[in-house]
Amino acid sequence: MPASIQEPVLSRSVEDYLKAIFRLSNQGGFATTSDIAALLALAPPSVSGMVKRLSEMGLIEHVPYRGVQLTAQGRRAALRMIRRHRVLELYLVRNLGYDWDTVHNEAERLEHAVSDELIERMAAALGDPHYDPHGDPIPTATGDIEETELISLADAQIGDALELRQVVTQDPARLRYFAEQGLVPGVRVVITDRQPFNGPTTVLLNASGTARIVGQELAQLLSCRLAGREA
Amino acid sequence: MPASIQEPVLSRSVEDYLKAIFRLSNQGGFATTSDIAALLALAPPSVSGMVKRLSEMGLIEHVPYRGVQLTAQGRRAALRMIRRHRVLELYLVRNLGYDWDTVHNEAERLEHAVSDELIERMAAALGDPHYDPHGDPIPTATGDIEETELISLADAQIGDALELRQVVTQDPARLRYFAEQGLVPGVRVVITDRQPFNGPTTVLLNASGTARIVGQELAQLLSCRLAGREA
DNA sequence: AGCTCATATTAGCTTATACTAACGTTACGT
DNA sequence: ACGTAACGTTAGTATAAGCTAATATGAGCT
Repeated sequence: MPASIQEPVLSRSVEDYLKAIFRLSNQGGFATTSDIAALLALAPPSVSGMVKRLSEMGLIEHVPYRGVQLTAQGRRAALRMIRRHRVLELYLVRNLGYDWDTVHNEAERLEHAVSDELIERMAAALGDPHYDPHGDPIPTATGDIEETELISLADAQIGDALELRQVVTQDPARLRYFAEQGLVPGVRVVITDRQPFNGPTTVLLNASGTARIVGQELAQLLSCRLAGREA
Repeated sequence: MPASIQEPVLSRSVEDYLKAIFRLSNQGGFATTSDIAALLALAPPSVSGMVKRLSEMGLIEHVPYRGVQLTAQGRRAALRMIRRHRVLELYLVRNLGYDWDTVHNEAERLEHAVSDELIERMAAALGDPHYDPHGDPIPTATGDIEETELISLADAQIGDALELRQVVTQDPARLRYFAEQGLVPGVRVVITDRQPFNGPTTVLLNASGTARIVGQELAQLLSCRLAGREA
């Protein structure tokens, strides 16, 4: 039996930093000190201090005055946290009656406390799911994550046929509104109209045939797979 | 609507101290510094320091060189943690396939991270249970806890009819052994024999009519309700 | 090219919680 | 009744992680 590599135990703070850096440097770029500080609601000097520690721990690469990137080890740790968060969210919604707009905070605290075993038990109880309630892909236990080409509803064109895949906000009010409008992951729509100057987009829900008018701000939060585009 | 009293948020350490003090001073006595230190695996000076802080926070009364007792507020906080722990244990065993011998550590970490809402959702999903998997009573959300007169199997007499109520250990090996022997909460037994000089106790399982021989050390871990005593 | 402003870092402080070593206190046994 | 062993507390230190104030760096505009 190969001794499974025992990653060191990380503090709650460290885990939060790694998640933030993952999000900010997702497209291969650098996460800057001030972006991390803004995302975690911390003062920039606090981030500089932690960056030094994370760097010494081998979890990130730091280019002074440029920013940071995750090492392979840091990326593994970040994806582990994201898996935990998303499995927890789905479990709480499916099995304990949470709403998709209130589940984020609970998962945010639990993700630091649960064991790997509990996460795998929850995942098994859910039938090894691939997406969380907001449509975000759940990394596998081995640290692989699906990367799909998605465009926001705001960037799609009139005539595009789309499958709504991810709702990119944690704001409860906005999430509740989307749910009321039937704009949830999995739904298929066609864009029938858009007003000029960043005006609202009109979509037709394929299932019900009803129309929805979505303002620019909200349309940017809806990530979609392009299923067909008019010639 | 009466503004529900907002208890201050307590740190993980503080929560652990309060639980320990509750356990050690349960019968109305004082919890001593060294007992707390032993239970939490800390050095005694660390406990002295925390005792000062807890005392300033109004969670305990400290009599120097004597020990400490919980205040009403401290007792509320301790019972809240115990409720969390026991609801979690039962939920993990019933709904996520944990065994009663492995569930303690998971609950120990989760109890600090879950919200009151999650605990109440779990409790509701379990049908508002009164006992955890080891038979320990679960405090109510309002902080009441059942107190039953129990005697250990080691203290009962030949001829006593008993209902096994609590298994007072967290040791996985002992718990597994008890489960194998069918010595779990709810089981009814009669003591048929006991060897002298703290020797083993022989009990008859009412349900199956089979006998079990229980050594002194293990018999002390089985808390029972006396259901009948021979004249 | 140089200046300026946004951004990053360093310096120095704070709090919580642990530790070891040194010092007090209590209580029991002779 | 007193001395000693066991127990408790104080003193001083360490680490993690935050903060503000001061300083350094780099990038874009003129």
